[in-house]
Amino acid sequence: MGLTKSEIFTDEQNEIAAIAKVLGHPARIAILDFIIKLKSCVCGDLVKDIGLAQPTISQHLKELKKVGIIKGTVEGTSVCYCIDEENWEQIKNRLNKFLNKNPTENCC
Amino acid sequence: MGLTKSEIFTDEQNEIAAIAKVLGHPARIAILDFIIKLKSCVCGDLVKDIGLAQPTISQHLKELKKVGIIKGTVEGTSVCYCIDEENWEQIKNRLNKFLNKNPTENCC
DNA sequence: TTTGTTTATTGCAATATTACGATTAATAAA
DNA sequence: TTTATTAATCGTAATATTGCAATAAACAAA
Repeated sequence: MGLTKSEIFTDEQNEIAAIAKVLGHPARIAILDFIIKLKSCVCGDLVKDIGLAQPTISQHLKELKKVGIIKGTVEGTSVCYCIDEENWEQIKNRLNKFLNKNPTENCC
Repeated sequence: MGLTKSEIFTDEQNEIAAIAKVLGHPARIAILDFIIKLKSCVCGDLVKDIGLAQPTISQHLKELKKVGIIKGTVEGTSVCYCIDEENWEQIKNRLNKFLNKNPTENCC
């Protein structure tokens, strides 16, 4: 049915999955790589750097913004995107909390 | 077109996205939570614990296995699933390497 | 062998995602 | 105001994902 049954999972499970889902596309990883590498925000250079059409990049930026990883500031006709440091820190903590839930023993 | 253009991204970007994508569904997070919590492997108890049909759970297990997070051992008629410690460690390192790529400054 | 138990696979319907052309919106510059 | 530039939105086609009923496969036990 293509419809995830979110209601049967905990909030935490849904939230972690939502974050991971957004990171689950190479274009969005590439966008983050680019923004982080330049240590400053980037506008439409992403379109040139990554080989995807402008509407596609814009769509990916929207998803990254939706979960709070990045934020955009309008500067004239262009928009400056950069990591939303505060949220990004929280998101990383959340992910790390999950990643560190290690089993101490294993049976197989 | 629904088709990700993997060829325009680096191997690392594709790999990180592939891992994140698998973690991008609450059912798979719930499965991992369950397996980790019991500190041992689990067989079909997942179907009872999580409210999804057996074929659906089986499908999610398959995906987790595909990226190497878990492994399954046949035990009679049932299958014992548990974290593939070695791979899981590598996957976590890969994710952490990405998560730690922080910008030192920000412009907006 | 037959029966029961457990898991995997197949097939399918419903929905989601990805990508992009065309267009719109917003602003800057002439 | 007109024109150029940049980014967002709309609409749509192609493909992927999710979920499950039905079935098959694999094995244990009777």
